[in-house]
Amino acid sequence: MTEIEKTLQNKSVRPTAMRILIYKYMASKNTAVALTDIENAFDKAERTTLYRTLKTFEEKGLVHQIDDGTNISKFALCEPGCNCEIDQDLHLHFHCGNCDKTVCLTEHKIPHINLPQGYVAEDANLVIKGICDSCSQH
Amino acid sequence: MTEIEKTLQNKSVRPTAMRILIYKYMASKNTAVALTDIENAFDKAERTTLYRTLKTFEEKGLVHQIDDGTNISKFALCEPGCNCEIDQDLHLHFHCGNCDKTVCLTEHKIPHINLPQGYVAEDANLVIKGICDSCSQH
DNA sequence: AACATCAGTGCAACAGAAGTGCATTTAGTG
DNA sequence: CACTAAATGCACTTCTGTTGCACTGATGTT
Repeated sequence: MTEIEKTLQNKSVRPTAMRILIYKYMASKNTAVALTDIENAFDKAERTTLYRTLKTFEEKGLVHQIDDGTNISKFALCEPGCNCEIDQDLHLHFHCGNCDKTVCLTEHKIPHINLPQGYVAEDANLVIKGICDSCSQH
Repeated sequence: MTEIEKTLQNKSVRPTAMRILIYKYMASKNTAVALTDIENAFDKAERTTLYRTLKTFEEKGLVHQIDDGTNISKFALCEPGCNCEIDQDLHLHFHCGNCDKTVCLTEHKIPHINLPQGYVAEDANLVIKGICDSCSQH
């Protein structure tokens, strides 16, 4: 049994062939991926399967969904200690306007915000847009 | 000439009947509105006209676009002193998971973030999700 | 006033992402 | 092996966003 299979099982996700492939693919990228990205990477894959796989991964805490302002949902693997489902580990994301890639800046947490009376915060999403390190070097 | 007509002209937007109606509608709401919201409010309106009107408003700095994580673009009128087009006045937004409304918290600015080397920030988007004041009272 | 010009509007159609329903296959369990 | 439940594949729908083209109405000029 591989590392990936163990990881999936730890989160109560049955390690099917497709799921392992998808997980591997996401692990190989250091950026967040959209459904369409995966679809193009494996041209034999069904969109529905990918869609539901990502949903499952998200429910089980294997990946987190990222909304980077492009109106296209992206996903990134959770770090080993990530507890995004219980409202901790709210790191921020960076979206590069040049290469259109979105990365997790897991070291950078979202600062605490004092909301007006009556407002109850449950989740937060902070996206910085600009030019990423690879693009700014050229 | 009404206040609204003056406001539009100040921003070099010709105050047509439709535009005045749309502006009035947005001013009457204290929440951000989606294209579909306006479409439903005036059932004689064309989606394209609304779409392009909002685009124009945004270009001219009358409204700012908000991405609240629902993957539906929303818009809100800029405050009198708002300079969102030149990357200031980056206030945060609150999205209520109960009533699905999104409001500007113009008093709350996005804190400065120190990015890793090589990353250049140009814009930022911070959305807090939770329960809004009206919903939390019940 | 007649005319030319251009912004604004209406209509139709398209693209892409998200989501659903159902049939079929695959995997785990007794 | 037989049974059950989960996973997958296929077809289809819905919704938002977007563009192209034709038309209209306002603006400015002679």
